[in-house]
Amino acid sequence: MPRTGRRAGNSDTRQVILEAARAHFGKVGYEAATVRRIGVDAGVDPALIAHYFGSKEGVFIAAVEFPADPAEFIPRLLAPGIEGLGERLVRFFVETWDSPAGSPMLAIVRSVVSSEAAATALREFVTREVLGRLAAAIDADQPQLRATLAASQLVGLAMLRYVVRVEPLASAKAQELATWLGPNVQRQLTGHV
Amino acid sequence: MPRTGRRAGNSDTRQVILEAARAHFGKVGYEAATVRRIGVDAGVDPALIAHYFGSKEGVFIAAVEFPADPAEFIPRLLAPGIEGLGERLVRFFVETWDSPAGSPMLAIVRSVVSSEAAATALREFVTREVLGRLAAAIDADQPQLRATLAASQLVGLAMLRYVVRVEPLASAKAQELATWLGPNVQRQLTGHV
DNA sequence: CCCATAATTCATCGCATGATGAATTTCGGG
DNA sequence: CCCGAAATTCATCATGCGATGAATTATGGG
Repeated sequence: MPRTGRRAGNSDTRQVILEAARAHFGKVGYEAATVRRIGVDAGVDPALIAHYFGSKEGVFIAAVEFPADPAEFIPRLLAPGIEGLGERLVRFFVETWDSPAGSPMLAIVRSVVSSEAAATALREFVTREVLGRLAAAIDADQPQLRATLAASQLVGLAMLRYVVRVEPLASAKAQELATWLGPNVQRQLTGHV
Repeated sequence: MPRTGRRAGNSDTRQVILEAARAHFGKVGYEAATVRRIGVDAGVDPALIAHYFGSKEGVFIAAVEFPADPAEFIPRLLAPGIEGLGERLVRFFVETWDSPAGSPMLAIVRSVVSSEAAATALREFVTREVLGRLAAAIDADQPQLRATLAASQLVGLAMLRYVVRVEPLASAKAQELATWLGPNVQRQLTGHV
């Protein structure tokens, strides 16, 4: 049995690498992640990663594409009207993180925190694509500040639930969190000062 | 002028190293930080850091001691009574981050996100020393969950204001943030479901 | 004023990393 | 059924890392 050369049968190696990369970047962030470790996890020689994606940065970008399209989900969440928006936002946020899409999001968060460049990129994307759309729908004073404050509640939730994993938050059901936090987010978006 | 050997006069090198270390760990987190870079920032040979602190981990621990004592500040914030607690919490939190104590806290956050071990250590410390004390003072159902949810709002604020630096949050005044977020934190701690 | 000790730098080690290029094997269209 | 292209591994390079130990210089108590 040869140790080198192309393997028998067609393989989904590219996909396997991407999954291992997402998991690894999601565990330790961009800086601390190593191409070699991703290779081991994927059961593949590290050089193959360079072959497919060119570089560590290449595989990172391929692995952590933003897993949800704000141009789609923001209008969808706004559609039923302003009332109940807070609760819908929280539930959608938690359900997305709990889904397979949570893996690239963890990777993004971990990398943003350890890299100024990643932080700038994410800040510009989220400000424009998410917060801008949300603020435009707010019928109250200081919509930009309101949208950002609402976002801060969601970000904090993600940090404690998925990064630090503090109980009882980490084990709470999505609907339970939506019930507790929804009114707060709602108040931030539409309440009086 | 000699390039080697002890410098003339007594020096505060140890302190200079600690400040450079706090700043550097606060910029990039534990994993991505390098002893060499801290040495350059402190105007000192990297070997001197090993001499004083033994290892990279040693200088990290020395640099990022938790900069506020929960056994002191929690009772102090609770003292005036439950009403207004939310606002006092937010203002104290923001003022602490805005003070020199914010530097080690940034270092802690950045490192927690890139290291499972750091996350576990912080989780246990905060759960016991901060959330435990807070939950004990809450006169409502599910105090532990309430304390954690309130904390999530503060953590999210820190992330967006100090790590990602998204406007207009990053430039808002402490009192303004306390006014906006205080009632939410209060509701989390004492409100009805 | 001497000398043990502390402060500081330098040279260097071993290791892990990201990347590259050559070698080997299989696939699939003509 | 053959041969170019794709897939995969291996050997290797340069770099930057944390750490160590020896060398050098100043300090301060006796």
